[in-house]
Amino acid sequence: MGDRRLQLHNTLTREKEDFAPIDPTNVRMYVCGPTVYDFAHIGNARPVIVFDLLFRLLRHHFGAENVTYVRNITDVDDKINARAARDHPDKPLNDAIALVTAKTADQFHADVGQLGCLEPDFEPRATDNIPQMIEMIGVLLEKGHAYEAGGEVLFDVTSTPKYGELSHRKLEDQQAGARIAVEDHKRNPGDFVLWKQSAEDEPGWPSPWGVGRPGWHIECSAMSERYLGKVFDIHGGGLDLIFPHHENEIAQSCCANGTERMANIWMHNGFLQVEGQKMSKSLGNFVTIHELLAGDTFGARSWPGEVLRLAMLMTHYREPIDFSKRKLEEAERLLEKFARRAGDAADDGLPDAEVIDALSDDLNFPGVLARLSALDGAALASTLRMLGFSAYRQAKTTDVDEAVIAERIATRLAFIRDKDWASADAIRDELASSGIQLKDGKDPETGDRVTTWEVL
RNA sequence: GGCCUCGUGGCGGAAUGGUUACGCAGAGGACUGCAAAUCCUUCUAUCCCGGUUCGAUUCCGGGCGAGGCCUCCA
Repeated sequence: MGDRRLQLHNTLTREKEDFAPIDPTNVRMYVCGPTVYDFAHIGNARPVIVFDLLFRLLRHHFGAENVTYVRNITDVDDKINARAARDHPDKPLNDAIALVTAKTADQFHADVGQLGCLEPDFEPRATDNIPQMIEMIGVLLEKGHAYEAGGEVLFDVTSTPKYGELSHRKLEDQQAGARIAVEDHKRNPGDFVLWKQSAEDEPGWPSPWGVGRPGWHIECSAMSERYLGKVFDIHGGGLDLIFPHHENEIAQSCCANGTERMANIWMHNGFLQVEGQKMSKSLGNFVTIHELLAGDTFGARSWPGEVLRLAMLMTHYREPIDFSKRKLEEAERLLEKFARRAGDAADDGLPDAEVIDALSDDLNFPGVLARLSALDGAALASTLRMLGFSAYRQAKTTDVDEAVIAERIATRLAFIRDKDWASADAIRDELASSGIQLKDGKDPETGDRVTTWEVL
């Protein structure tokens, strides 16, 4: 009870493993963050929320000051370049790119803040880590894991037997698939770009291999090493990143550093569907976090961030999730119930031990939900806060004039004393139409009617 | 074609070699002037076919079905 050891599912071994940090005074986690070329969609929100929950759990187990969480921002990417050229054709490319990435990153921060996510300790950007990438590429060339060809520096996937370890994929199998573009300058079809030269109209940085830009995979290898070291505890991201992105990160980092592992535990969240269908621009069901929070395109209304957070967590993180209006409504009802049960109880900083136990079992949030139903008062308030749901009640009770409501309630009680039911109900309806729900109770001592209210 | 997940009630989803959680929805009741909220009670499920076993939803094999990756998509 309360001392359950932390177990996490490791994609490397496909098993749930006991989690033992390399250094309990510095537990280190890296999660692949967004590529900032457009509004983040709800699929992007899932890993952010899932790993925020894990971050909170790690802080609980090891102490907030003993956990380091890094989530990068990818701001070097051809999609960004394309978007910059499209949106700001009159500006120099570098300025246009800066505008696109600044705007998108700001939006991302605003979005995930509303989802109840803590800020990572570090949020490195690719553009601030180019020298580290160049250095790592240099080492890979030196050690014979990379080669120059066709204006690019490429990683040789046959240079390490580790390649395929994470995705459980054999090089031969992939060639059988024959869906990888075969390019003449590659030694092997699976070789991937570490550095590519830039044309005049593309962003670039000087390097020993000409003015160019880094490949995507090397960005995470370089940034994770800079902030977390050559070997760290947990590396997370979406299921789709297992191959090739994470496989390639492992190849780069382990080959450059001469290490057996890059991270001890690799965790991946499942994908998300919208109303039973794959989310895609062509189906027209592509939903951004911003639209859900502030727009009315999904379910004809906007949704509080914590409703989105709970809806996302109701399904275990490794399972596919069907994001639907119905799920959001259920999450909202649950949050309202929790808010009522927690009442005005203060957070005593002591989350429920059984909830911690459930979370410690590979983030078993469904188990958490079952337990939450049995809690109330301070225990519930503290637990909700630990889970990232503290702001729900406050958010709902702003923008109402309590004095006016108190006056209306008093007037209604007077009508009730006179058994003027029609006038009393008129006041109740009037308040209801402005979003205030009255609830009649009874004073246990005197038996008098006591009316309370809440914001719908 | 290769690799990887997964099939539990109306829905979301646990757990287990032997009475199958919990929540939502539904039904009934208490409370109420009527509501709302709350509380109590309650119905419904382990994809199919074999095998192992005293006993399988759980273990094994096969089938069917769903999803993902193999393209710089979370």
